[in-house]
Amino acid sequence: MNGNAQVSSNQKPRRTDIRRENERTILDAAEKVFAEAGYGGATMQLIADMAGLPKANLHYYFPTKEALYRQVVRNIFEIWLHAADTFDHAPGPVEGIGGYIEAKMDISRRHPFGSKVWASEVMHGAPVIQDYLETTLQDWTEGRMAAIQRWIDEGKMAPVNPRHLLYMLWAMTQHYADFGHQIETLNNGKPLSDHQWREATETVKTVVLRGIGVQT
Amino acid sequence: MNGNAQVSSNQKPRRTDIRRENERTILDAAEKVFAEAGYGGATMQLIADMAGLPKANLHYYFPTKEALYRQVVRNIFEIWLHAADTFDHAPGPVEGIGGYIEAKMDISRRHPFGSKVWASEVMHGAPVIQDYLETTLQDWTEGRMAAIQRWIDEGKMAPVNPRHLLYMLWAMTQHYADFGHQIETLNNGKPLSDHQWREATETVKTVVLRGIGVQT
DNA sequence: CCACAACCTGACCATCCGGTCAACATATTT
DNA sequence: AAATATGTTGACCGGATGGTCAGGTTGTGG
Repeated sequence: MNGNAQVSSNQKPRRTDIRRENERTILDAAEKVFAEAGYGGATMQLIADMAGLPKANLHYYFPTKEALYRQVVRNIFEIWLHAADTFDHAPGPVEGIGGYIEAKMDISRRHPFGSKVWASEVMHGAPVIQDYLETTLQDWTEGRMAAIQRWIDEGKMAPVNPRHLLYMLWAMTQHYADFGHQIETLNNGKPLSDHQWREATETVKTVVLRGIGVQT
Repeated sequence: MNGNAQVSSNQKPRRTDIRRENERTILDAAEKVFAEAGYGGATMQLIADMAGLPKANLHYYFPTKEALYRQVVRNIFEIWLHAADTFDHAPGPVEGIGGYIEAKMDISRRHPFGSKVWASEVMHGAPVIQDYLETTLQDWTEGRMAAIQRWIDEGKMAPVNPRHLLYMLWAMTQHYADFGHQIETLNNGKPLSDHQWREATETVKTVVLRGIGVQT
């Protein structure tokens, strides 16, 4: 909550460190504010307060509000893509899809703000990352679809439309971040406990894996 | 796209009709603008232009931007709740849950803007409809959970955490509205065809129903 | 220790936005 | 047809917001 992101006791803050740390502080604050207020509702003043820096300082590191927002979205996209690593070197759907669900549920828990910013961006027509959707995401999607199709052809899972299966996985896992407030409200206003997160992950995994004809 | 919502050829527009029609025109325009720009990004001028009315006229029917937004969210919530009708008078999960999926997929297709407004509202902490979440939605959720639990107890479906199953259903069905832009982009920029919508619905139904141990 | 570059920030500005209002138009009632 | 209620709208206002800038501070290389 405090903007002071000083990495413990440093007598002399190096020049490069200053830049890196301040950019990080600002980006973290921006991610939170953009997630909670939306792009239009977020103000540079709010982000500055959250970061514990004067507003003018933000404009020193990021020329415009849009540039700052762009960087936030880019960062999230990176995290997003890496969650697929489990998909690739998996022998079958149990490890591949099961692992993917675990990884994405974990991201939903650890990066709820990022997930919301991404959701907002897409819901508003992806004005900033449209090109990424058309290139990187499209390629990524086709790669995973091919992997799923391969498992189907090898008889390792039931024949299910790979594209819509992917959409289902995205939907279910990200839901726990994007609609976290609703879930928390329905949990008597308390955040999900460790146990409840496991329960959620297990339920998703169980239903999906059984749904694609793997494991009972 | 045109704000003229006149219901065909009327010689004399009745007073009551005028009010009703204008409110409808404004609410439709507002729903779209709020969905596409978010609450903070939406401006009364944008909504006015979309509705084809001068801005001051909006304030004649709705005192403030927030009041207008509130009404939009309320309307969506109503539609939302009615989708559960299929749930109630169903003999088992195949009809109950299968029908619910179909109903919600249909809503996602017919009311994509409303779904996005709802998603935005919840993502931003539900500042406007928090009380609804705590009362109406909580009651609704517990009712459906009980129904699911009954089916489990009667051996009509596999034992699955009813709460998380509900969340999964919400997530998957609403995803097709909220992330419609992403899905459209991954469909070569074209909206899903009738056939593709059926395919999506069938895939969700198949995986879920098989996932809860019903039907092959 | 000096000069330069990087960093910091209070004060300021142009623009935009939600909301108001007075004057006017149209329909309904008496 | 006069009086009244309802609907319409251009012009205006106060406040907030993104962004600028001049002048200052702090670290760094020579």
